[in-house]
This record gives sequence, structure tokens and C-alpha cells, in this order.
Amino acid sequence: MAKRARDILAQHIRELRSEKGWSQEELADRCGLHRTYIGDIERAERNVSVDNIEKIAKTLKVPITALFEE
Amino acid sequence: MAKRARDILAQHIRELRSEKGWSQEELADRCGLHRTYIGDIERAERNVSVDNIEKIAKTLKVPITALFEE
DNA sequence: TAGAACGCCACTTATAGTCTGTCCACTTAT
DNA sequence: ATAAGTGGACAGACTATAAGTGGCGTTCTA
Repeated sequence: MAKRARDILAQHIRELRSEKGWSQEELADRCGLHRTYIGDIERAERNVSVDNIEKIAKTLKVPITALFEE
Repeated sequence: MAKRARDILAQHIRELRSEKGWSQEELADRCGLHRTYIGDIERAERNVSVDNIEKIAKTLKVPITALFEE
């Protein structure tokens, strides 16, 4: 049973954010997104769209492909 | 000037679909999406979200990372 | 001259994304 | 011990926009 894309995304975002020592709120502010929204994404409860995936990847300084690697 | 994520996505989807000799409508049907919606995505006019990106990747039989490679 | 493939427009419905706030767990200072 | 601060889970209500559909025009080619 393959993992859903949003689960993989969630996991990578949380990991990369933690590595930087950022809170969800700090990542949110840097992305121009909302604090609770980042929380939701990291719990894989949101169906994020490409434009926001791109914002998050840029903020985390990784290519988008890095957010989907299994 | 870096290309927007949705442009890269658009280009890959169109290429992979063409390689298979599928029309937009055929890809749409196989994905369970609508003909014009696929057209819009290939013209980078839609801000698609992960769940649909995942559907398209599965239908095209490529990992999601392949849809974002530059 | 029919039909297959696509671009493009207009539209409705569903949900992405924002915001306010409460609760809980864990720290750190008093 | 306990108050005060920080980070995160979660709820509810709202607004912006993605999802999804149908129709028409054009181009190409059989």
C-alpha cells in the first residue's frame, strides 16, 4: 500500500522545518502562509496546491522534487 | 528567472501524455478528471493541488518527482 | 463535410486557505 | 509548586479560489 502524496509532503516539510529549528509559525511567516495552515499540512490534513508547495519549497531552500521523494 | 512550478508541471504532463499518444480527453477519462481541466493544466492556467497531481502521475505511471524535474 | 483534438469562455459547487481562539504538554523562572 | 511563555493540535466560521462541467470556435485531416 503506497503512501499518499500528501503524507510524503507532510513528512518532508516537518523534517526540513525541524532541521532549521523553526516553529510552524516561523515557517508560516516566512512563506506568507498562516500558522494553522502549516500545522494542517504537516498533519496531512490539507490538499495543498502547487503554488503553495512552491512557496514552501523555496522557503525551505529545496527543490520541489525533494518534497516528494519516497 | 526560474520557471514557475506549474509551468514545469504543465510541460511534463503534456510531454508524457503525447508520448503515450493520448488526447487530453483520454488522459482526463483515465484520471477521472475533465477534458477542459487537463487542457487548463497543460496551459498552466490552473493551480492544481496534490491530490490531483497524484492522480495524474499515477495515470502517467511516473513518480510525482518526475513531474517537477527541471 | 464530418469528426477529432484543442483552446477558450462562462458558470456552479466544493474546498483551499485565513483567522480567532481554546486546550494541552513541556520548559523555565520565581 | 506555580505562574508565564512557547509550540503545537484542533474547532468553527468565514472568504478566496480550486474543482469540475458544458458549450462553442478553430484547425487539421480523412
